[in-house]
Amino acid sequence: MIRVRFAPSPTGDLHVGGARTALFNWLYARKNGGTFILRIEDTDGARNTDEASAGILKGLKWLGLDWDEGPEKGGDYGPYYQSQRKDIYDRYLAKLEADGRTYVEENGAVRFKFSRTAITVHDMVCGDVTFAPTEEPDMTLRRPDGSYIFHFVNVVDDIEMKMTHVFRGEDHLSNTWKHIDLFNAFGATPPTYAHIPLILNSDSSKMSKRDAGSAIEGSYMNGGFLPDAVFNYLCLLGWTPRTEAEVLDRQTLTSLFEPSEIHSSNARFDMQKCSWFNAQYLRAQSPEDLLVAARPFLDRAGLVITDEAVAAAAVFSVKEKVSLLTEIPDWVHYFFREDYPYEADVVTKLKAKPENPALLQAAATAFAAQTEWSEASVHTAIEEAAKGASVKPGALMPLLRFALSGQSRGPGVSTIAHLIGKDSTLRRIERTLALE
RNA sequence: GACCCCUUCGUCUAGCGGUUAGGACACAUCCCUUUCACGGAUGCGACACGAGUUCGAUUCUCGUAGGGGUCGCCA
Repeated sequence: MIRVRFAPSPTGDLHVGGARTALFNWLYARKNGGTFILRIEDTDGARNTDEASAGILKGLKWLGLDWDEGPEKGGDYGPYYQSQRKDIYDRYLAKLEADGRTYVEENGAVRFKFSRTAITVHDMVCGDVTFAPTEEPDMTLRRPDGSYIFHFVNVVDDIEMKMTHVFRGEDHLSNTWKHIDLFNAFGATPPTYAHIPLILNSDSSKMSKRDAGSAIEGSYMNGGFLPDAVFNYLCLLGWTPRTEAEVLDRQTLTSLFEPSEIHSSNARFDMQKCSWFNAQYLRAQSPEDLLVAARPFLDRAGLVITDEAVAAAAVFSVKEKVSLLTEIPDWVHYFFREDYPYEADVVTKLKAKPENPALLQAAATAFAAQTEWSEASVHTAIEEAAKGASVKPGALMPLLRFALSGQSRGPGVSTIAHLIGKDSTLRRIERTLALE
């Protein structure tokens, strides 16, 4: 039975690097029918653990990385907060003391006597990496105040929670020999490791909390991304599935996942490509799903939805014009109100030709005569109006678009007119003709 | 400083001794088109360097350079 875990320290917001580490663990568990455990490493935390870990949980849930054991879920190997496992650590430390593998400093800190033998890490990504007998000072396991150090609790919990595999960032590779030394001291078998490449900024500097794209909630949830798109992009940062396609759903990604194919070189984060993935997923949404996804952003822009169906159709009509949900309000605001602003340069164009008002008026007359109001009938009316005025429909379209939306770009004119309705269409033309 | 990992277009990457070095993002041009987009087509653009091994190296070995990481009573 495969057991993997994601063991973040609670920082408040899930970091992309952490998210992808969680992702690979999750993928491996799901592919093999294993168990994915979430363990919060809050040994340091005298500071509001629940608050801080809530951000991590939120990010994981958003990405759809559900855990089988852990906070809010329970399990047979809990508690899953390290701050609540002190007795277990005390017990393990006692074993080491009994074996003479520790000694106490003058101030009370407890150190582990390294075996000082060559230690080889068998890694699914990096292969066998051998570390020569160390010359580093012995490692501290417990601070004078009785709290424990990461390396110790990490190993103890991996033993206690029966972890079989560990996917973690490559920044841990250099310390893995210490962990193995500890496993050996406990007479336990180390898990199989897979040290995954780091995610770097576009300038190849280390990505920190402040950098664009680093925080799941701050950059993606609030940035207008769809979870599936981020999931997909993150998978491909450091791993290439054996398929031609890049846009792949969770199920496909899961079935294709192969740890030995994870790259061993770091990858730079590319927001443009991540956005491109988002655009792909946006376009695949149904009108209803798209509205659900876009709703928070419409709300934030102060747009009031009175008709769900129209709102869904409106949002759907601009789906291939944007790559982020955050861009949607700017493209659809006029569907939800009639006091929309007019783009300045288009006002100029409208006034440039003296015949424009007459053309708009002709269209209004044609619209008014319609008894039926569909995209097709709107289109027919426009063609008739154009014909009557001896111009091409193409000459009328930009004027109408501007009148109905105040913008020079957007969905098809008949789509707009149809969605806002006949009455509103006529009012909007009137309002535009009254512009001075 | 010591140790560890890494090195193909600007970016993500395919390649696993013999290829016109392929794809995706981005960029450029064209087509489509009532706008903006989408879509389609084309183009631009890379094997870090130096030695080996070999009939032949992007591919294997070593070295150099560069990048990243680790050496905490942080995680």
